[in-house]
Amino acid sequence: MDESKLFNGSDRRSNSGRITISMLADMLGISKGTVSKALNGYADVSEETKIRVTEVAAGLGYKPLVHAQAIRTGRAKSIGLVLQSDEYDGYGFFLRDFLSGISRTSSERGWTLTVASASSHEDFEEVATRLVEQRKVDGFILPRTHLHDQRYFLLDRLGVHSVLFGRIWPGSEELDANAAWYDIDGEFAFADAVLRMKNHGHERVGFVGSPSEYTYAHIRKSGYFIGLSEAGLEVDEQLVVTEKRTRECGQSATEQLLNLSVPPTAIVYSTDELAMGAYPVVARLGLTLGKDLSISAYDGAARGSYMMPNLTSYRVDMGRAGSRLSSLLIGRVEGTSPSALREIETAQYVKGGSDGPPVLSPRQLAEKVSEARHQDYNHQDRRGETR
Amino acid sequence: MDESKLFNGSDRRSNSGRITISMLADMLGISKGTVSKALNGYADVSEETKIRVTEVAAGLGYKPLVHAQAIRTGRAKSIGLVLQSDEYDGYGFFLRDFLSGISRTSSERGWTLTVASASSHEDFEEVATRLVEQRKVDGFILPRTHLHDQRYFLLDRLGVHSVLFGRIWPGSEELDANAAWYDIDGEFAFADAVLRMKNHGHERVGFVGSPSEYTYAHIRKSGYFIGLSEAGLEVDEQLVVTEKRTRECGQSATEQLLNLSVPPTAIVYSTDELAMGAYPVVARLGLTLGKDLSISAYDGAARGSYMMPNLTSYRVDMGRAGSRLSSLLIGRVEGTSPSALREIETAQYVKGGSDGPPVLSPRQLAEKVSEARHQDYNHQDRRGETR
DNA sequence: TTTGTTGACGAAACCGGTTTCGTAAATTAT
DNA sequence: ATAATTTACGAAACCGGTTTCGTCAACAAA
Repeated sequence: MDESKLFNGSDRRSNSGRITISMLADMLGISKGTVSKALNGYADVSEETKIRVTEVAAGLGYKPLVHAQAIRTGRAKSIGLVLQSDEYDGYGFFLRDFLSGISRTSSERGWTLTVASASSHEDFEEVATRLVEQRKVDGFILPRTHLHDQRYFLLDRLGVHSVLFGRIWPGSEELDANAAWYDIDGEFAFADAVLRMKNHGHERVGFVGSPSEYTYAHIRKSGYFIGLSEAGLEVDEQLVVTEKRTRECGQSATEQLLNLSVPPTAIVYSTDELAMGAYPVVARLGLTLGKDLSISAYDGAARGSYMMPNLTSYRVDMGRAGSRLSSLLIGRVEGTSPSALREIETAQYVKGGSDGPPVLSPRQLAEKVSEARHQDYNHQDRRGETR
Repeated sequence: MDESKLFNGSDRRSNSGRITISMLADMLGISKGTVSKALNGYADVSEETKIRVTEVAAGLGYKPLVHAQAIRTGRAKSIGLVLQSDEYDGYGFFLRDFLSGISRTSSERGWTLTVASASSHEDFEEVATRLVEQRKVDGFILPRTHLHDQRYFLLDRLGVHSVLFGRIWPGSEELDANAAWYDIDGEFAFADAVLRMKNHGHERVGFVGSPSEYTYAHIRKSGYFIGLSEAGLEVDEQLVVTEKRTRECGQSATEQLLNLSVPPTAIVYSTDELAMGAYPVVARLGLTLGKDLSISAYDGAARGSYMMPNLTSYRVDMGRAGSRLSSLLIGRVEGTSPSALREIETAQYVKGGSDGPPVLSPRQLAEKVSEARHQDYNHQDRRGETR
């Protein structure tokens, strides 16, 4: 009514310019309780007032103070992420993308990303407990799902939600029923990888896998077997090496496979990191990737982009993953049923030069390898690079 | 007095077990105002009560709710870190260490780390403003100081503190007087690097530098010149290439230097990333690192550990850096004068195999290079590896 | 003894919101 | 027309803390 009220609404002391709900109420000439209700969509506010309040609030750029709300609602509107420094750093260069993805979408919804760090599982428990008890966080994103992920249960006991990066492995009814997760379809990707090798003409395709504590290791391995069967190739346990983690592991696994009496002419690696171990081995043996030996991997090419030749891989968009995970978690906190909070996306195939039709049969490859092994030095011809 | 009070102190509704200051006050039989004052060290509380309150609080595990305090004090006890996704990712694998360092020390002091992300400088402004206006953050850690860092001034206008990772470059009086920072002594490291090359016997030492927008680029370059003068080597502008950022840049810079009529027999790179560009160049030219050409760099060896030979570098402890930066920022927020909040530490020299006494004179090197260039292919001998 | 001072605490306001509850007016049912 | 519901809002309590202010007792000074 009284227009003048709009411009001297409050006689409070300087609040560093911020406009509070009381000021807003004064200006609108209604009580702050009603303003709050209007803004939060309560039923006992008329449509008309709701609109008026919303408009004026927007016009003045009013934003409620989250921690002031939190004290009553118990919601800090914050996503927790605990980096575990005892685990092998599987993210590497992608961590920034992942974090960006999380903070982007969460900030769009008015949420924040709180990052903590733990040095062991016990430490995780301590850190998470502290964050929850201090109400600093409403839920956690749990990167890299384990086979029986203790973190989920711990957080559940603490009464806080979580969402897993990496689907759960069927078996635990509780997780089956209650866990929310996001995953990239590793199974499909690995089946696809094997099929592509088969289409190149490879008959023996090896697999180097990750430690079985992670669900993704099982999923990728399972995809490998599916691929074999779809390709009509027979399973040979000799061709499967698992429990590998680092580049160095990838190196020894590659050597192991190439030393077989009938080696694979193609190898599919569970991670780019593992596949990077193949490069020095191949170089030392005087083999050419994409010809004598074909390899492909999984994670995203960026990290291997400087390798010669480029590694064929299935790119995972970590930004997207972070973004979706936050969405799911926020949904979970806001009450959506967990069964509706499960997403799978496919990884993007990125062709590099590390695979192609085989130029040698397995036996010929074996011969070439043992020949190189019996020399004290390698003689290596490089063709003119196609700069 | 009344012991029984200690065990039924409150008739409040279940607060999910958390003990509040009112409960504490009830149990102690004093007012909650006094409890608060006791805990916060006010003068008008007797020493005796202070002790009693502190003990009981500790015994019951009482921790104030930070956001409940924040609403009155305006302190969220949170450190802000904005990841800029438009900038080249100079952290890579070290980001996790950096974040861990920050979150570790800040959590020891009851603080939290809030991570956000921006895609441009304008976006940084928006993101930071939002965080400040919503009082989600009391200050920022600003990674990689620019020459005239706009971020500092922006945050200053917003009335929020910041601490720079990377010392400021003398010139702006305001920054000189008011900025707090942490830095690693790149000047010393680069002078040292040049001296080591000289001690190997090198007479021509090149330098490949980072984009001059960053202060560290100037500092490292300056260290290079100091090293030259301490080593008694003359400055040759031809040996200095700057404004380089990525591995590919390092590659072209290396080629440029090796193509000089009198090339350097040693090159010092501003970053490991740049130095990695030397490997393919050297391989293509049939040169051996540590013999035909010596190189060293700066950042930390982990990232280059799989290179052959290992890269000699100056390791920066990013965990330590994050830790110190949080300490400085918290100090700043709590009122310490900025001039007392400046720290420099030295980087740790890590010897790899990429440098050593020269086997060729500059002229001989030039000859070898041009020879290799005029062949359409390279013939490369590898000695038996010392596995 | 009277009058300041000081020390130590409680009451109550406050921070910026949310939520319960009561109630007058408007609407609907009887 | 009256009674019973709704509708729409205000008052006030509340969340968990901090901080101001008033006051009473003990002590020192006059």
